[in-house]
Parts: sequence; C-alpha cells; structure tokens
Amino acid sequence: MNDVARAAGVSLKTVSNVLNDYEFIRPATKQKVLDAIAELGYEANLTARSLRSGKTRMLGLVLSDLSIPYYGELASRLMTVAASRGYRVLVEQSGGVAGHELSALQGPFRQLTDGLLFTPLTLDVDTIAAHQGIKPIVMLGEHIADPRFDLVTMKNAEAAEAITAHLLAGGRRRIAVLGATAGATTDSPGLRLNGYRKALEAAGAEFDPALVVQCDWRRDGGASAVGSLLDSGVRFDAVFGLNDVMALGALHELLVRGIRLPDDVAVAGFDDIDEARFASPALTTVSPGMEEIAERSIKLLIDRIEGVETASEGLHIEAGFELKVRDSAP
Amino acid sequence: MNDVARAAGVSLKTVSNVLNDYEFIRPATKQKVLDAIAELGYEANLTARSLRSGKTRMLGLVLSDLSIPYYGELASRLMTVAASRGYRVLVEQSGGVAGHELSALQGPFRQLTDGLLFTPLTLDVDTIAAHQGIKPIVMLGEHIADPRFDLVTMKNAEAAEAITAHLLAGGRRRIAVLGATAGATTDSPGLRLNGYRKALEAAGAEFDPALVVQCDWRRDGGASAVGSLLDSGVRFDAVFGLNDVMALGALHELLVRGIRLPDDVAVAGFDDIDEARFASPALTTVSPGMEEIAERSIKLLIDRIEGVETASEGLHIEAGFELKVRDSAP
DNA sequence: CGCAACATTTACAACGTTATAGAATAGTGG
DNA sequence: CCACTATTCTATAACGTTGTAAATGTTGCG
Repeated sequence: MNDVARAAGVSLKTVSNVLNDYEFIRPATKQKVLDAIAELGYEANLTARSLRSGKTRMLGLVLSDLSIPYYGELASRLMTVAASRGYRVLVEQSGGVAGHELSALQGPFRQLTDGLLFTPLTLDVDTIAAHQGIKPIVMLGEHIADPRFDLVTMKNAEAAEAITAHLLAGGRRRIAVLGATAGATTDSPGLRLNGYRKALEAAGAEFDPALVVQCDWRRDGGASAVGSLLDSGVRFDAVFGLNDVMALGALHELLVRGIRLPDDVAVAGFDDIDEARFASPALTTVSPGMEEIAERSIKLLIDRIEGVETASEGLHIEAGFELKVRDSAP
Repeated sequence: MNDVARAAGVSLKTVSNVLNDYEFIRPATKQKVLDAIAELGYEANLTARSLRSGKTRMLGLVLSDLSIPYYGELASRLMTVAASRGYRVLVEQSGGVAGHELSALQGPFRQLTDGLLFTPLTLDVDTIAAHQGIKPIVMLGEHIADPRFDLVTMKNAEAAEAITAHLLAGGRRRIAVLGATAGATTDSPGLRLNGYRKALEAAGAEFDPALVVQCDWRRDGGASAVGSLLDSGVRFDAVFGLNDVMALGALHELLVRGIRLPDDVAVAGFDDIDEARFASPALTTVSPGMEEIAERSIKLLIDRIEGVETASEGLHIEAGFELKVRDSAP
C-alpha cells in the first residue's frame, strides 16, 4: 500500500480511503490511486485488514460431516449465497461429537469467523447458551427451539404430516417409521414423528409403537432397521424414513429381500437429496426448501453481524416445503 | 497477551516464547506463564499471528461443487487429515467455470491459504503455470500431468482396465461407455477410456465408437445418455459409467425402461461413492483409494509449505485402487 | 479581501503477534 | 574470584491495515 501511495503521490491513508469508498475524495485523486493500484497489481492484505477491523468476513458452518449428502448440498448452497454477499464459509465437521461441537463454539475456529451457522447434534441448548460467546450464532436444523437463539429450520412436523397423509391417502395403514429417537419432541426426529402421529390421528388410523424403529441416521441404519423389522415379523405396508438416506437404505434392503415396491411396501423419505430422484424406484420424499433455508440463514446471520438485525429475541424462521411424489409411493 | 505477561510477571516476549515452545525457558517460568494463561482464559489471536508470521495455517481446496458426492467425501476426508496436522481447509467452489478457477488461483482466496489443493476442470496447465504464484499447489485429479506440478491422483487407466476386464470376464462383449470427452487423453475421462480400450484389446474384443457416449458427468447426464443409446437402437450388454453418479443415473434409466439388471445389461461405475453400495442392484465399481489420496496429498502439500519437501520437479503420486464387485455386474 | 464552512488529505497511533538483537543471569574452568 | 560461555529473558521494531483527529485546500459570501 505504501508503494501505491508513493506511485500515486498521495498518502497511505488516501489509498486506504479509496479502497474503502470513502465519500470525500476528489475524482482525480481517486483515479490516480486506482491507476497506481492497477499498475502495481496491488491487492489489499486481508489478514492485516482483519487484525485492524476485527472482522474476517468469514462465516463458520458447523455440521457433522460433509460426506452426508444433505450437508454437502447445504454447504454448497450456503457458500454460494454467502459469496454473493462478500463472505466466505469455513466448515468445521463435528462428527456429531459433543467435544468437537463445543470446541467449534469456543475454540480458535470461532476467532476465525464473524458468526456461526450451527447445527448442534449433541449439545443441549443450555450448554450452548453458556458458551455462545459474543458473536452472532444462527441455529440450523431443529434441535434448538429457544428464544435465546436465532433459528432457521424447515417445517418438520407439517412436512412429515403431509407425507404421512399422502401414504394414508394411498391406502397404506401400517406405516413403519425409521430413525425415531427416544424422548425429545423438539428435535427433528421428534417433530417429524409428531407430524406422522398427527396425520394418523386425522385419518383415524391406529398408532402402533412397534412400527417406530430407532436407528442411525445413515444408509446402513435404515437398511438394518427395516431388516430387523422384517425379521421380527411385524407387518407393515409402508416405510417412512425420517431422512432420505435411511429411506434409501431401507429401499435397497427391501428390494434385496424380494419385496415389490411400491406394491407390497411403499417407501417415503425426507430431504429430497439429489439422489432420491434417481433411486429405483424413484423415492417419494419431501423437499425442505433448502434454497430458502440457505438464503434466509445467511441473510439473517450477516444482518446480525453487520448490526442490521437487532431484535433482542431470537428470530425463528421456517422455510416452506414441497411434497415430491415419485414411484416409491405414488 | 499483555495481561498474561503482567500476571505472570514476565515480558510479553516470554509469553510468546512459551506459546511457541521456545527451547530456552526455565520450567518454573514456563509454569508461571501457563498458570496465568489458564487463569485469564487467554487465547492467542490468530489473525495477529498470521499477519506477523505470514502463515494462516489454512489450506485452500478448489473443486467444482461440494454437492457432488465424490467431492463431498473428498473434502470431508481432507479436512479430517488436515486437522490432524493442525491445519484447516477452506473450500472454494469453482462450478467448473474457468473464471472462478482463475480467481481461486490468484484472488484473495489465495492470500487466505498457505497452499492449494487444486482440482482444475477447465484451466489448462500453461494458464495455471502462468498464474500459480509463489505458494505451493498440489493438483488433485487427472487433468494435469506436468513436471511443473505436484500431483496426487488415482490409477485411472489401470482401474478402468480392471473393471472393463471384469465385465469382459463376465461374458460381456458390447460395453457402452458413458461420459467420454472429445480429444484429451490425459484427463480422467481420457485415461479411463484408454484403460477401457486396453482391456478390450487384451481380450480380443472389438472397439466400437458407437458405444462411446459423451455426456455431463452427472446423474441426469448418465440417465439421458443411456436413454439415447437405447433409442438409437445400438445394442449393448454392459454399461461402464466413467463415474458412479453417471452409472447410477444410467442404472435408474435402464430399470425404468424395464431392462433387467444384470441379466440384460450389466452396469459398472467408477469412484465407489457411499451410495454405490446401496443402489438396487448394488453398483459394481472401483474404489480409487480416497483415503490414501487424502492422506498423501495433505502430507505433500504441508511438506511443501513447511519446506520439508524440496524436490524441484513435481512429484506424481498414484494411489492404489480396489475393484468392488457387486450385483449390478457380478 | 477576509473568513466561515465545508471538502479533501494527512500524520500518527493502534490492532496483537513474532523476529532481532542485545541485556541479564547462571554456570564453568582456571 | 574472575573471565568467559551458555542459558534465559526483554526492549524495540516490525507485519499492513484503518480510526482519530488535526492539517490543509477550496468555495462562497458579505
């Protein structure tokens, strides 16, 4: 910057002012500076700028694992939206481990970012509140619904209700659910299960706890869950995976076992990952409006960082959803 | 740091020395400093450290799109390996657009990182060489094979040859290839196609250009490519997708059209993404040793950054591969 | 012509760290 | 007990930027 100042015959600060679009600069001076910058190929040093300003123009994204399709797609979209606002996204994988989530919250990672998009999987809301620090955090997903935090989420219950209603409308009465968890009703499995029950109730169908299976939210979790359901002799005419990869795992296992889809058993998922469309049969699922989630969460976080949004209570935003009816459950 | 120094009754620099494991520090002094750090909850400011040292301890990763399963998995593994060496990974999506690739190479992104893992898709090697700058770059993938650059790649030709040989051994003679490109033989489609031809030759099978189809390296690319092959009436008894997602798209399309897999047509892919195992039928593919690629590329890049590796020629590393025989092509 | 009032530019300090080089202290041999 | 070396510590100056406040230019008006 010194060199530029010398080349343009102005002071250091004037160059800085040009770079920062300071109002009171004579056009001629500005041009001289810009010429010098172009000629010398000067680029501002971002590290120095960060040190001085205390801002990094990076957003932190904490999620369990980028290799999970839903998170890969989410990260991709968030990065694109953030880029359009002049921010970068730095990803931290927690692996769903409490210690990693905590260190993402307080450790050096936090320092590198101006704000956090946080998908907590193991940490409870009070622990997070105790370690939230000073910079803005926007929660993604559903584990947290607390007035202390901003939250951008999908309409879990409504979407699960809609897809269950669709299965019921197709004549299914015994709908197995994969991926439920014990206890909590405010996290995404809980909310989706609520939606499921509500749809059953509305249709006057019986709720059978034997149809609700706990398993890992992964492909092989869904596969083995549906396998043990078959082995145990529980009857069912539909499977609702609380996310797509479990549903796809189940779909695969059902086919391996010679069960006809969708004639014998219909399969539905949740997320509408890219892959769902190309499964055989194509997976009926619900699209949680990821584009909207990405846009609104980035906007909210940046507005908090830049002081545009000043609500003292946490804002809770729910993105719309869309039912995607395909061959696995027509 | 000033506060810590005061609390410990030592100078600023002594605190810095403790933090940097400077050799000549009395154990008692070191302990005093560590106690003061613990008591005050001090954490070093990474931005200031970066400004002073010129290092960010971040590695840049340039790839087309994180939502592509192969890249999601790769990024995830790279981040894990990098973390174990005390580095973070900052991802930049190029979308396969030349302009974005170029700006990742020279723009502010470069400043934020100590070195680059680069997966060039559109830029040619001379353009890259012209803009490579001063910091280390390790190429990932296959578009570049040039003595000027370090490269970590998979055994494209050998792996493609192996999987083609497997199809031939299964009695297939007319193997369609999806995802070929015109011209280049040193990029990954080119190398894989070479392996395909070599296997044909070794088996004395005829090479038919009509079986080689160009398409986008995406799910719907594979689907529509195999669709138009069917429509055009070209006979084939196997499909080799040059990557898994094309193969999976093709697999889906074949099933939709009522073709029996693997009886009528066998399908094979390349990459062994997580999803391949759970397709129906499960996809036969080749695993390119991603773990090894991740480990060796991170190690090489960090060794270059830290001056451990000083070879003046580019190092070319090929990771091993493993054939994954599954139901789509037994 | 003089002096507000405003526009434009500048000098200097600061952000929090590490490198350099030198000062202080401890240890050793004669 | 002194000179000399090895160890341990510290003062000062950077790294490259922006905020503050003050200096300088310019314009308009009485």
